[in-house]
Amino acid sequence: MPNEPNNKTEPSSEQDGTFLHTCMYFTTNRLSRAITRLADEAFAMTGLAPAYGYLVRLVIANPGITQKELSEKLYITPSTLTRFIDKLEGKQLVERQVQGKTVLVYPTVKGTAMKETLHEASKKLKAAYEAKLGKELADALTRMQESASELLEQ
Amino acid sequence: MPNEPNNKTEPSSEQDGTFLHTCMYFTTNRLSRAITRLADEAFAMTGLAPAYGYLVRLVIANPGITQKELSEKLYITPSTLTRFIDKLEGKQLVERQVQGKTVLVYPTVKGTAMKETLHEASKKLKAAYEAKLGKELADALTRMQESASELLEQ
DNA sequence: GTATTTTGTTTGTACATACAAAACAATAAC
DNA sequence: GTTATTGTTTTGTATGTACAAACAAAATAC
Repeated sequence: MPNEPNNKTEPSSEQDGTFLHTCMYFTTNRLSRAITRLADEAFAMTGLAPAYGYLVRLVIANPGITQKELSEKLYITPSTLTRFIDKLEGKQLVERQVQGKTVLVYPTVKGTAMKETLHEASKKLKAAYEAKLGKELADALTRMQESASELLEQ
Repeated sequence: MPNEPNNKTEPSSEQDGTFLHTCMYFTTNRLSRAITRLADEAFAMTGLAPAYGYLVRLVIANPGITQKELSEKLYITPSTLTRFIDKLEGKQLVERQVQGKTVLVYPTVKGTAMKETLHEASKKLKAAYEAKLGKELADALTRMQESASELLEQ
């Protein structure tokens, strides 16, 4: 039976955890933790977590955008978005305007004032990971992840 | 000034959120949410979340492994691992044996009995994402994520 | 051989995130 | 016009995850 591991001196895939490294669920989440660390650093100057930063950018560029649209663009659930907007409203960076059954989100003056800073933090983040990965790998990986997300979300 | 967008009819990258799709932080987390959904489904039959399933597999293959080693193999922080082991101990799938300042983790009989089921859930997960992505994309992506993680963790 | 530093684990706290159910508003059916 | 249906948001609850601080044991320095 050639499938049986019979050499006790070399560790099996189970022992050394090799099986983890060929599992996309595992590698994706590992990478997610790593890049989130980097992103948190890059966005520290804004006083916002990266996810909030991108949300504010979307609101600045689309004043009056609905929560539904925001959750679609960000690929997060509506309930998560509600909490995000709650927090940003608390920081007076955006404000809600109820319009029937939908909610329109507008940037405040204070929110709009962050536009440049947010842009810079994003550039800083990109520079940081490109410095470590190289532009080629970073771009290829980003594009592949985009395609894979589309396919998995079906 | 050719950089100024002067055509109001076509939306800018800021408006449509294109800038998100070229940011690795964003695409990684989007993919993470998508594949986590898939993994939760595949592991439903085990009664465990995928992360716990992999942890139990490591413990079964390495009885007496320390928490430190586990957290290194899984790339999660020690504090997170403590909570994971707490929960698995509660379910009587693993048990701790304190050895000085380190903690050795052993599978219980009940834990060992899950070996096959866990293996099958992992295979089911892989089959699920390969069905949607194709084996080529899945493998290429997994390998790239692995390399990128290594580079970012420096 | 005590004092200091290092290492491994746990606890407190906080946050992103999801799902399910509820609340609410608008529209359609009759 | 009331009732049923549909669409959007919010709330309750749960989970994974981290960081910082606390703690305990071991190792090292003197």
